This record gives sequence, structure tokens and C-alpha cells, in this order.
Amino acid sequence: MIQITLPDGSIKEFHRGATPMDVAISISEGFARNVISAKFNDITIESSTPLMENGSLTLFTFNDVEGKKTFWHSSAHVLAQAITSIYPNVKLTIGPAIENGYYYDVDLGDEVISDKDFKDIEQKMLELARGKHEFKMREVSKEDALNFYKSQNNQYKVELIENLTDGEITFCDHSDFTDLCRGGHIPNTGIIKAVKVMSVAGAYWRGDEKNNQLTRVYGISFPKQKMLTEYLELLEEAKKRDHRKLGKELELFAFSAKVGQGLPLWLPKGAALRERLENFLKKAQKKAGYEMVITPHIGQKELYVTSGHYEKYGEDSFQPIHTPKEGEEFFLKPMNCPHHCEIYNNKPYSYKELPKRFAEFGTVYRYEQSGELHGLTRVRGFTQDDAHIFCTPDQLDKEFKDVIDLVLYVFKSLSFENFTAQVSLRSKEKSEKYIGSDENWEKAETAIINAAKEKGLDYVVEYGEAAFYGPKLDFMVKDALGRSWQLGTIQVDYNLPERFDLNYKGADNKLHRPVMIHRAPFGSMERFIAVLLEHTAGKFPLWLTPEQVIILPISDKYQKYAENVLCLLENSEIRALIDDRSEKTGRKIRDAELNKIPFMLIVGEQEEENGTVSVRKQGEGDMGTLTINEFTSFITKEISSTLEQF
RNA sequence: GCCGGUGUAGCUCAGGGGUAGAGCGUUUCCUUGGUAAGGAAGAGGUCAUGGGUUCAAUUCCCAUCAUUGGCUCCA
Repeated sequence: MIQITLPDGSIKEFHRGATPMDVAISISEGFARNVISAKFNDITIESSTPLMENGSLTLFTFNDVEGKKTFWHSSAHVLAQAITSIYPNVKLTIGPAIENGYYYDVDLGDEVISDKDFKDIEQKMLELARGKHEFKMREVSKEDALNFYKSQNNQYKVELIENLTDGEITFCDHSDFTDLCRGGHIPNTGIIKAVKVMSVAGAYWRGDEKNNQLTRVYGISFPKQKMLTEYLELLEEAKKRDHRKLGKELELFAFSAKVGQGLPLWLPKGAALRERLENFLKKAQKKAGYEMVITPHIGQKELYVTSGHYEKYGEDSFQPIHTPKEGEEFFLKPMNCPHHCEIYNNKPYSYKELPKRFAEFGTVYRYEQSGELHGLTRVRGFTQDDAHIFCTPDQLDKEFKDVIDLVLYVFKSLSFENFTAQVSLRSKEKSEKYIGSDENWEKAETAIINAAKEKGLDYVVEYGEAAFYGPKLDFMVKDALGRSWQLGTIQVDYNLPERFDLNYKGADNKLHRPVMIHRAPFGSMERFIAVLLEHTAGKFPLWLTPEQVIILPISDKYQKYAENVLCLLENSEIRALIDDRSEKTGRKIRDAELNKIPFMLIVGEQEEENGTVSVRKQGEGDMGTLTINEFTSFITKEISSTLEQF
């Protein structure tokens, strides 16, 4: 007999060779029907794998992340099988489960899969799934494994196997299909009831541009048809929150092929909204001791040679602007730091004057690859809410923490709760990619980790993600479709002060090197507004939204009164407009609701007589009648309650 | 940049080898209406651009541009 420990701590006895499924049945038949995989002593196994020793067992259903992973990974096998049967000459490579579904990378040779072929693949998959084929693992020797794939001319699998250790190689068989596989499958294909091929994409073998390009087929599958339907509906819902769609509908920004791709045009409402965001941050920054500066959009080549950006990115990123004078070259600025370094260099500083904090809403230009451009989240011209802090090494710790406080204030004011923090350090191999001494990097990396810890951030450490000039702390937020974007960033830089020969006079009357912090709480105005749009589905906080109030006169007769109300609201700095169309009230309300205007003021005979307004809140309905004064103070209070001071 | 998809009215989209259609919006007129769509009439398109095939191309083919899902990249 063996003793099996379950997640609740209870221990049950089973005969040697009992399977996880036997354990599941001993708990309940109904539960067993939903069990699709298991983990035994932290190793993912099939529900049919015999248990030969004492240990702890966790059973997974589709509701568990692990269960989904197993389900989707198994589905990837079926996808590969379906593709192989439709395209017999295909070479399979890898097919992992991902956050939502799975993909399989295949080499199709000269053939092409396009979305017209999805239906066929889906049907084939379902047909194969209905066969209820069991997934069976078997060990193979390295030699046999290599021979198996060499006979198929599959250089990809051969490469994979060559990197594996003999004795640890397993194949997974189901039906007539065999694949190199580490394990972790559902009992049989029959529980895959709904499949959908989502898209195809080009992907390089092992993610390296120099390698062959493979076709990546993305799919998703579920144990119930209804779950697939719901998933697709969820995707449709998410698309409604897409900032590109909302930005167009709310007339915030636009693109023009004539102006150029990736170069956003801010429409009046968007520009005003952006200005409010800027003012919000300016106010907080002023309190935090920042000083605004302004620098030009271009800089001499020499500036970027000094900063090191030219050497690092000059060739493939931005082209020089030539002027009539011989040999003169300027570049569009890809970042503001070199300019700010020169501002620092404008005069000598004593340690008593530090830290200096120079802030600028600086517009920068970067030649992003055309395929990478995406709405407002990745563009070629954008404005950073940039600032550079020059301080003594002793001040670094406090300054860094203060910046974290500022970022958290910004996020809190805009109700961004689901962000994660990422500490980006050098790759462990420490390639020559990085500028600066080991010692300085060490100091900076330690400072960041300490600050993140002390501020109680929920952070992950990523090696190899640091900027070439220093380590950083980034704040990541997901968009409507679950894609992760970097917003706020705080970066320590020991390198630019060196390159620009920045210094200050210390108490010892000697010159010292200041430390520099780059930081941008929003990241960029463009990306921040994009993510904010998706988070709020266009229902911005009251203080930020383009139109706060719309006045709806019952008929033309009350137009004059509506104008009076408008005038009074504007005196209180409330953004309002009148819907003076010759439409019925119901219609005006409907349109205002759809335009997401937070407050509607209905005015007619009664209101005119009493100097009142009938208030309706977007999404919530009638709030009753208030005098104009009562309403303006109500709005003012609403705004101040949602926007705390820094 | 690479692999797929898409490009038709201001917006959302249908259509299809014989030079175009819907809904919404817009304009004009009627209606002056009290908490999510009042009625009528009209205007509006070189079917992304440039080539090719064809008697004939918006439709088929190729290229370019833009856009889109990924990959790679990302200061």
C-alpha cells in the first residue's frame, strides 16, 4: 500500500500502482469526471500514470490553471495531428500551451495556411477528438528518438532531441500520432469538445531572426461548446474597449496616412484631455520639487555621440537631418536625457543645491519597425512625461523612493489597480551590451531592489531587461486584450553623468559625480491615455473627462434658460455643452448616455420657473432636482473627492 | 523588417467581371416633445494608389501605401 497526501492535508491509502484517477473516484464520481491531469510530488503527470510510492497529489480540472495548461497542451497535439493530416509534408516543431490557448509552430515548406483553412483544421480536430484516443507516454532512447525524426527529415525535432539527455526522452502517442513530449496530458482526446483556430503568424525557429520562419498556428479549445462561445463573446467585449475604436468614437485622436504611420494627431478633445493630465502631473511634480525645462526637438550628432546613443542605435534607428552648412548633422531627439544633461552642465553646482529635478513633457521620435506600430501604444512620435533627477549618491535611495511614491499617486488617482512592477537588471552573462562599470551597476541594482521592497511593491525581477545605460523599475499594465504594456518607468543611470562629465562640488571642496535618475510616471502621454481608455472603457474620471455636463432643454423654448445655466456652470469651471437639436428629450438622453457624458441636466418649464436643473447621472438615471448652485457645488465636491492632492 | 488578414459614403458594414447598396450620422422641412431612438425628403463614393489580364476591373492578378493579428525589435 502507498500513502497519498491530498491538498487538504488528509492522507489516504491506495494499492501500489493506483492512478490519480482512482484517487479522484475515491473522492467523488462527479469530481473524477472533471479531472484532467495531476501533479505528483510537484511533477505533472497524466491522470492514468500509476503511483508507485508515497507522496502528495494534486488533481486538476479545467478550472485550474494547471488543468487548462494540460488541456491546451493536449489540444496542441490534436492540432498538430490535424495539420499533419491536411498537410502531409509539414514539419512539426513545438506546441506549447499559452495564457489563452495554445499554438503549434510548423514548417509548411511552400504551403500557406490562411484563415480560410481554419474551418477545415477545426473540423479535422473535432473529428480526431471524437475518437477518444488516449494519450500514452513512452520512454525512448536518444538514438531511437533521433532516428524517428531523422527519417522524417525533421531537423527541428532532431535539434531539440540533441539537447536532451538520454534516458529522459519521452514520446507521447495518441491515435496514430506521435510527438516528442515531456508529458502532462488529459486522459483522452474525447473531452476536447470545442476548438477554434484563432490566427496564424510568422514566427522564427527558436525566436531567432536568422533562423527559418515557421508558421505559428494559434488555437484555443474547451471541454464545453458553451465555454468557447463565452470566450469568443468576451473577446468581442474586449474589442469594444479597444482604445483605437474608443479614440475614434470619442474624437480624441486620429492618424493620417499623409502625415505618416505611427504619428498620432491629437484632436481638440484629446488635446484638452491630455493637457488636463499634464497639468495634474505638473501640480504634483511642483510639490515634489521638480522644475520645468524646455528643450528643442533636435540635437547635434555630437550630442548623441557623447551620450552613447549614436554608437548604440545610430545606424539602424534614426537618420540625420542635414542642413545647408557642410558636415552639419542633427538628429530628431529619441529621448530627452542628453538635453537635460546639458541643462545641468549650464552651471556649476554645490552639493547643497542637489538634488536638481528637471522635468519636461518632451516629444521624442523613434523609428519603430512598421509591423510593431499599434494604435497609441506604440508610435513613432510621442511625448514622455520625462524628468531627470541629478543627486548625490547618498540621496539616491530617498529620491528613488520619492519617485515610486509619485508613480503610485498617479496610478491611484486614475484607479489603476492591476499593475505589476518589474525590476530589470543586467543579463547574468553581463554582455558588453551595457555601458558602465560593474561596481556602479551593482550599486544601482541594489538601490532599486531595496526601494521596491521598502515600498511594498509586488515586483518580479527580470534579468537581461535593463536599458544599456542602467537598471530600471517599470510599471506594467495590461490592455483590454490582456497584452502587457510598460507605463511608468524609473531608471538609475551612472553612465550619462560620466559621459557628459557632470559634477558638483562636495563638502570636501572636491568635484564629485552626481547620480542620475530618469523617470516617467505615465511613460508616455500616448500610451498612458491608450491604456486609460481601455481600463475605463471611455468613462474617464470626472475631473478628466472631456465633457462633464450636457444640458438638455425640453424644447426650443428653454434654449435661453439653458444658455444661462451653461454660463453659470462655466463660471465654476465646469465643462458643459447644450444639446440644442430639435429632438425629443428621450433621444437627447439616449445620445448623451452613449457619449458617456457623466451628467445630464434636463431643463424645461418647471426648472426655468424655479431656477433649478433636473439631474440625471450617466448609467444611473434620474437624481432629482437641484438648484444650479447646489449642482455646481455637488460637482466640485465630486471632483475633489476623486482627486486627492499629492 | 518578416508571416497571415483587411482597405467600398463621415462611422459600422453588405455586395460583386457590365462603373454601387444598407443602417447610423449629416442637410432641409414638419413636429415643441419631460428621463435611452418622432416623421418626411435630399446630399454624399475615381469602391486605398499604381500597373497588368479582359471587349469591359471596384470585383481577378502583381506591386505600393495604410491598417490589423502575431514574430522579431524596443532608448
